[in-house]
Amino acid sequence: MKLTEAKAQFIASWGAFGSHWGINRTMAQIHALLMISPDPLTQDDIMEQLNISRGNVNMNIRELIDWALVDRVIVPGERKEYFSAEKDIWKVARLIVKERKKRELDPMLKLLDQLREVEGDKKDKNVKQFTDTVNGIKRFGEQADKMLEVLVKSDESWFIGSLMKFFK
Amino acid sequence: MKLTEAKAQFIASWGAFGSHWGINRTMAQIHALLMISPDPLTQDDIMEQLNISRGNVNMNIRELIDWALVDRVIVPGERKEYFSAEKDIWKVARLIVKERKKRELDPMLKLLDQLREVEGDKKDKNVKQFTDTVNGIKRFGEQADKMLEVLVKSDESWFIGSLMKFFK
DNA sequence: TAACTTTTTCAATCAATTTTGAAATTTCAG
DNA sequence: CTGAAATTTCAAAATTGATTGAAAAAGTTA
Repeated sequence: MKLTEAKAQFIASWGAFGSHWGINRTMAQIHALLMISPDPLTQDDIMEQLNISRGNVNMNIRELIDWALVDRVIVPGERKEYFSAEKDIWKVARLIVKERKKRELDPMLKLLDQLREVEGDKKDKNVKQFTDTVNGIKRFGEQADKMLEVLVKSDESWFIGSLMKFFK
Repeated sequence: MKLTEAKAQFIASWGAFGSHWGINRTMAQIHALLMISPDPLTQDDIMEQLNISRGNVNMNIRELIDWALVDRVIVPGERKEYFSAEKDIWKVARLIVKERKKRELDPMLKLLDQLREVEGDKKDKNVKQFTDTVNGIKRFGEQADKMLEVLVKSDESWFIGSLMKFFK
């Protein structure tokens, strides 16, 4: 397979993959393009290579910078801004987990806490099933939260090393 | 908080939460409703409680059954079909991981395998960055795959127990 | 400061996904 | 069988989310 074709495939799949994981298609494609580019790119490079508009590139680049997946790079003597992606996939995973935990898991756990205090007769099976379900999810969520926290804070070698042993 | 209000909030949030996790909003809401219902419900019950059309309920219920998150229940002496959700949240998590691993991770790993064999000069920095990136993601994906496999196969007590110890 | 380049914004448009609802099909009791 | 009840299908409509592009703002140089 030729590099050009391989690149196109990689970018397309990373985009599709990302869109299942809470990252929008274009944002993931830009990230993919930057991950396989040895040098930083400008907005115009990205527009051209992905065939998307300037506004689109700009918004999604900003979002990627928010997630800390992409950095602005200053190239001395150049007027334009350049961008480069975090290429260490473990770091990428940690950044994504960190961001999604903050945006989704934490608010959900907070809500579940409130919902546990529903008023009503404990003997009513509707109340019972509701609180049982909410409590179950809360406990599960707390476990997940703890694990993810460790993952986010870990460095690869330690994490992989320990886990490899753990899972035999 | 009243039960009615709490239910509405739970269903709405579970729907929003699910939509970030590859499960469509309505599908997640139906699942939420069934999780907090002590008894199985009919399509009409679901239509009424969530204010959605018959066709919508039907399609999403079928999808939930595909995922094994919901079962058809036969109520003796009743013509209508009843549905009930898996309520053990650990089992729910395992079913979701299993399905998404099959649908997303496995195909991605297969693609990455192909992309590793891109032809071209290893000295070309474009080729080098491409293969380095693809290889990195492949190795990471393989690790993730192994872990998830263990998770999918595990039973809760063992998994939680071991992990609790592991993460102190 | 003025002239020019680059970045950002956002209303309008476009695309993709979801939802509806009525018709077709299936199921089943009598 | 028959006919009413229940389920399924799917084209069209509605909704939601993504993208464009031109205008405004910000930044740079001389």
